[in-house]
Amino acid sequence: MRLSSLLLPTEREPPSDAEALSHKLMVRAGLIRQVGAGLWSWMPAGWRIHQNVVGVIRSEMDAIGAQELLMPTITPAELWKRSGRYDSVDAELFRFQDRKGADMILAMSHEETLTFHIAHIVRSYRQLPLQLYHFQTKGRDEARPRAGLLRTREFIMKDAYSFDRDEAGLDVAYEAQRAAYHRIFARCGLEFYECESDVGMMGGSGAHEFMAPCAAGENDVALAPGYAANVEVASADPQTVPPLREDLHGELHTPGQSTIEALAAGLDVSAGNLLKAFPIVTESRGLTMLFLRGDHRVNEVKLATQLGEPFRPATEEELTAAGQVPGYLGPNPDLPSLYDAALLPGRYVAGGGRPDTHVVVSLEVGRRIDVRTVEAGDTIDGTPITIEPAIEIGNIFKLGTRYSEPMGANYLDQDGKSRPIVMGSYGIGPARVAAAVAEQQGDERGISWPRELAPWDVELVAIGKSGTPEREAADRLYEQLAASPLDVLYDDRDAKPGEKFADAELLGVPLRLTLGKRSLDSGRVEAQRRRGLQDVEDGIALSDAAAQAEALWRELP
RNA sequence: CGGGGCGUGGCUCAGCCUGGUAGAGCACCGCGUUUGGGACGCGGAGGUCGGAGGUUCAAAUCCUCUCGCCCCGACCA
Repeated sequence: MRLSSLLLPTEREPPSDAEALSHKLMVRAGLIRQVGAGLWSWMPAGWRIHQNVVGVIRSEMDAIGAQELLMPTITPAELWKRSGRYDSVDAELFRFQDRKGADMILAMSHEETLTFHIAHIVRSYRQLPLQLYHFQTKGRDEARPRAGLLRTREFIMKDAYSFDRDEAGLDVAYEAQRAAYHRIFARCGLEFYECESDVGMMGGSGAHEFMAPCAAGENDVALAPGYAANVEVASADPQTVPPLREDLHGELHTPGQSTIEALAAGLDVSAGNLLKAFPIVTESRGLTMLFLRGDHRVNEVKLATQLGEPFRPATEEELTAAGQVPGYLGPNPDLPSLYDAALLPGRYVAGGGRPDTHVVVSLEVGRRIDVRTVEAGDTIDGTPITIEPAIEIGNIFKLGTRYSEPMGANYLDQDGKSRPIVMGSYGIGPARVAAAVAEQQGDERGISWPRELAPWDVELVAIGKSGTPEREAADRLYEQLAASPLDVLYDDRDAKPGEKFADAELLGVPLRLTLGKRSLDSGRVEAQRRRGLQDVEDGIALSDAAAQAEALWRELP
């Protein structure tokens, strides 16, 4: 490809509204252009990268026996009404009506559609197991699109679905996908973590997210050797606090000290010596008191999981009606109480149930639930954890019979008995993969694509204007490279060398060859690896440049 | 949905407070000189100042409404 005829709209400056590195660089490199909030077009070079990610995923999906198909984005709402998601998903679902007034949606994933087909097609255990996948545009009316490609309202997703006779079959499919994901992200040159993730209110017996650490990531991941978990579900041992001052006993007069900060300061104790009350209301339990160590925060995802039902914070009115005093809440025999696992037996200051009063209480050993948010410095097996921002690039999820039951996807087993198919689902966003690479491999000059994803294998930069011997030599070298197994981009523009180098570094093709008068005179071609802007000493011989470039390329990341 | 910010030529921005009929740099077109890290000279093209309404002799500038985009938070099958 000759750069002079390529639509590669590079920019010297990033768009004024860009903050994330990948957003700035991908726009500057001419890979993507914005259409609207969370809506992006791929320019030709960018689309080649996207297609390369797709190619990596496709090859690994095919390698584990998954079969590619294609289902439509526009979906009759009827299917989603059957699964219950038409009502449960709410505002994030794009909804519209066709000309006949029938309710339609833009699918945000395809569990319903594929399960609907499988329900019609699969009758017997002999037809199972199956794994199917597609690449398709997904619509999600995100409340807040952000950071270029990291959170968009329309994006292509690879989603795969497994269909098995039983849980044991699901485990096999899940493991195959899990292993394929490791190969995919490794081939894409990403640093990533497989993290335990929330299985949500849908139940399901397991879920993992694949997280690529980067500054613009919108999830937090807790990390320790051998451990990686989304902070939403992470568990760790709390940092210790010194015991409560010996001289504090019984009732304490604490006027106006209705917050943890004020109370800790007023009593001159650590926030960890306090008992923090978090009153909640749930459907089945009503008003319930949850207690945590004063310096800890509730993790709402973990709490909902522990409760097994949704909850909301209690209102002041509800507390008052129950005879409680907001700001001075403490253990109370009249209300059901829950205690966080970080509350070791010992003495704590708790609300006294009356205004301006706290009491010292002794917590005994008792039932605990783990519902607090972990913090950097907490430990796992004695090792402190760190918390890093990361972007979710893929997930795998054991669905069980969540969709097969409502969609009527059953099969007859060997005994002629009807059973629901056991399912899993497995998603990857290629655009996020590309953006995560840009985040991790971007520098102030541009992006450094790994071989597997790069839009071209090698970029040839010609120095010197057309008609000169060095340009004619570059033209000939381009022809040789074009005939080689390498995909070559030829910067044949009549531009200053500095502009060509700057554009090459922005675009991030892994190997750059430079041919000008200087190199022509010495019979060499300069070669530079984009990763680390590392020059190949003395370049390569012009007479054998195509073969040597290929050899160099094979050793690149 | 709450809070904050921004819409002026393709891009990045100034001008707005204090109203007087639109500017810079880069990019673009022509000619010439240049050619190993984003050149220079001369000439040129390009903007209903997001939109609507209002105030005024006069609105990019003041007022009202509205649309769009970004950031923080909430939300995120």
